[in-house]
Amino acid sequence: MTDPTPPAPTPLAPAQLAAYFALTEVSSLLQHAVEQQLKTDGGLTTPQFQILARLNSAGGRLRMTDLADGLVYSRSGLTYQAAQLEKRGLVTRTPGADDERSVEVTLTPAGREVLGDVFGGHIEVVQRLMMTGLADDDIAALNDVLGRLRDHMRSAPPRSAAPRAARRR
Amino acid sequence: MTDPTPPAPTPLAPAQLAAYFALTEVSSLLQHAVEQQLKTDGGLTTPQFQILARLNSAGGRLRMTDLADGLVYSRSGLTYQAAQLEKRGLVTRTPGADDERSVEVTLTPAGREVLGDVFGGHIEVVQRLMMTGLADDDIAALNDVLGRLRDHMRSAPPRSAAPRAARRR
DNA sequence: ACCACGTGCTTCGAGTTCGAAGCAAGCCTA
DNA sequence: TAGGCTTGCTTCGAACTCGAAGCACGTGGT
Repeated sequence: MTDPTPPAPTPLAPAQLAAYFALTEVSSLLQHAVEQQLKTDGGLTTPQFQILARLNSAGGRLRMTDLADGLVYSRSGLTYQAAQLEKRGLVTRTPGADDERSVEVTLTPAGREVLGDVFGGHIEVVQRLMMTGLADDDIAALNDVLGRLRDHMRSAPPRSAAPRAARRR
Repeated sequence: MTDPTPPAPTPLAPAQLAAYFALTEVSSLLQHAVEQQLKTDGGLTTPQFQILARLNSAGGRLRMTDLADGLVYSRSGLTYQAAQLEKRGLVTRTPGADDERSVEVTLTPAGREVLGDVFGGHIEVVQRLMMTGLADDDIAALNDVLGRLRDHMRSAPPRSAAPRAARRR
């Protein structure tokens, strides 16, 4: 079972490593700060905020399945968080009208209000933590590079891209 | 005690928002890919890998406190993960030589080995997902902007600018 | 109409996370 | 040397996460 091709050298220049680490640290600091803000301003966790925000931009009502799309969450986690939000009265869960199996999650007025309370602080945190450290040029540079990088990553094959699975015959 | 200054409008220009979202998405894609790789190549979680990597680059031994610096992790979480790593024999924990309160975490040969197994794949993932999408200029730009941003964030006051509690002397 | 399969969501158990409280060793001041 | 404060780490309880298994409704083939 010795693999004939050694595990690929891939040097990664120091500058590349530094860029990678800087990216990692910056985003984790930012994420942490945002999490903090959500909690103190609205008693929300990140997933809860995401659920509310997604509901809001979808007009206030979505089925669980549709809610799950675009959220980076497991199904069971979504169920759990939806239950939490329902307990707090920020959403309601009702059986789907057309399909008895499905559950429709609806944003309540209270939910909208909390979301409103939180949004301002959210922006403020990003502003203070990120934007005050950057000039307009920097923002432009980030948009340019990260924008391209995002597109690149989205289209990248997921690791062992099974390049030979369908070649037989 | 009503605060006389309203919560500052701070609009966040579209370009700023775009930069924020791009940063968020890029790092979350990268993080996800790396997490996957760590798990399949070495059975490590991200925090565990961070601990091992940090130990390694510090010569193989660090006190818990020093280990905590630079890790975006709670103290108790660090204790927990250190215990996990010790169970697997990848590190040892011994009372500090000079200070009885402290605990020195030491990378074992087995730990180094696992780290070695994982590092190649780790670099490979970063290389493939991130670096192939960027020119040298881009790397330089990222280093410049993100480097400054990191420094800025590190020194930013934690929201309700509480002026340092512990002042020597 | 039947019945096997698919779909939508929830429940369950195990593992991980955090903050607060706890404990023990060092440090300061008198 | 005593007293109280600080520091370094762990323990504890509660909350959150995931994947697997479970339940109930829907759908399609016969």
